[in-house]
Amino acid sequence: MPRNALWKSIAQSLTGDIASGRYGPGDKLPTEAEMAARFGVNRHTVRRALQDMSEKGLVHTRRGSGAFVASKPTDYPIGRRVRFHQNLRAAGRMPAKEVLAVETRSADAREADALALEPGAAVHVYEGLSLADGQPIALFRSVFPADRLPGLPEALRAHKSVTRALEMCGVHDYTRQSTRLTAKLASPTQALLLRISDGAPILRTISVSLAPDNRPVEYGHTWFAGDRVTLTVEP
Amino acid sequence: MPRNALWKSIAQSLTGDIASGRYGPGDKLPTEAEMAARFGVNRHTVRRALQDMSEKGLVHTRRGSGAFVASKPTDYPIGRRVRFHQNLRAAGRMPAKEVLAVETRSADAREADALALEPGAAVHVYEGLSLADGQPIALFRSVFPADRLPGLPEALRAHKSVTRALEMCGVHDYTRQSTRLTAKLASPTQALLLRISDGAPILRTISVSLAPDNRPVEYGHTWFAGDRVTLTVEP
DNA sequence: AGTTACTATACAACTAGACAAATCATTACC
DNA sequence: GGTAATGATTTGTCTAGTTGTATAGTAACT
Repeated sequence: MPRNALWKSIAQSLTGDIASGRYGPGDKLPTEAEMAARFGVNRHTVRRALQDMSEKGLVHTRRGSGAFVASKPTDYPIGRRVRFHQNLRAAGRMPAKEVLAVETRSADAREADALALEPGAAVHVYEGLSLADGQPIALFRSVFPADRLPGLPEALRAHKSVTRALEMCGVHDYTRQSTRLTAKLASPTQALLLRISDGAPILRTISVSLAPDNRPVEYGHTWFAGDRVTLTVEP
Repeated sequence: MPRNALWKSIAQSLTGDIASGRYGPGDKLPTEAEMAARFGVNRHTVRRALQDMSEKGLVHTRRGSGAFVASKPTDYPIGRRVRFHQNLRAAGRMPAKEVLAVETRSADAREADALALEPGAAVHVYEGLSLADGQPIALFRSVFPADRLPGLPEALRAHKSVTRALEMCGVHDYTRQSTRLTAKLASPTQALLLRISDGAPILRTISVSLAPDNRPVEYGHTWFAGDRVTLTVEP
């Protein structure tokens, strides 16, 4: 009975280093070659250990770059009011947003339907990346009706925050009407942006938010890195 | 009881080869398959012979790699001043060091405590293997406060000696404040590095060394191969 | 019949080396 | 100032060889 497997004791040792705080979330581990030398084993044996830890979600490797300690899953509450910055700051983490695109185009069928617009009406589209402590948490795409929010693109470029930008356009509050959830596998592009491995699980939400006058103002898609967040649904 | 057991005569033959100097300490024996062919027996019969020799401490096998001839023990004094090279040269043996890792990371709780640092402060870590006549004697891990010794990693990479490296960083002397001793069993990775069998006894020392200003400069762990060294404690 | 020494085979675990693919840092260039 | 090219580094994958372990079988001796 092989209670002794070299790669297992290596995985155990590395897991201990992470647990004791020697390597914190997001830190880069030494290269496979270095670790192989340190433990006195072949690189493949280290790889076997990393593979195990990767499957358990403890680390995450990127070809050409290295192995990194996975960050602890962030708790992300979903309720009537979803405010990215407030949510994360409440959890004691440093929120940030990276803008990927802000553009205006005509709505497709689903978007028009969700926002109660004529097919082909103009919409503003906001795409970006949400980060916590520098780690990518989620990819999002928000679609807004252009006719009712003329100055939105400029407001978004100025303040990245959706809440702020809407405020500047006269929408002082908004609440979720519906949120739908599905599990997906990351596409190569999504994996790259979220810095997770290709084919890792992703949590996708599709939501519609309403202005105080009960008219839809935002149709949003969000793709969360599955192993970095836990979504909490509040009534 | 057959006094002419096949595996015994094979062990005898191999033992003779070692005694006659045909295979010196550290040399690799032919593969099991080769020897099986040469002696005209099954591989298991050769294995039985090697197993016996391994229990007697004559050889030491490594999976995936081969069987190697073992070597003889060394005496190692421990006092207020512990200087690896001087100790071994005095015993007429050829000292050497193999660097396994030099890295800078954040200290865990014990390391911070021993070096009187804030938890999570940066430390330099030096891991390596001490050899005498090419045979591994001890594994060590030394932890140094990074803020007071900025250039230490480069110095260590240049001259593997701790005494020299500290000197280059302005610490011209250091003495042991404390040394704690325990007996342990070798972990699989330790056994590999020290080239002893898995679960063999190991002598572990934990020490703190002080600079002339009485501040701690080194927090060191050393794991000695139990059957290759005798530690001598001097007042 | 039961034990012992050995054979035969198969597979798991690890080593060794080579090469491909992605990344990163630097340099050169416009 | 950006960007294209380049070279070194690092992870991913593949093939092959070696020791470790397990199971089953055979022959000889008690």
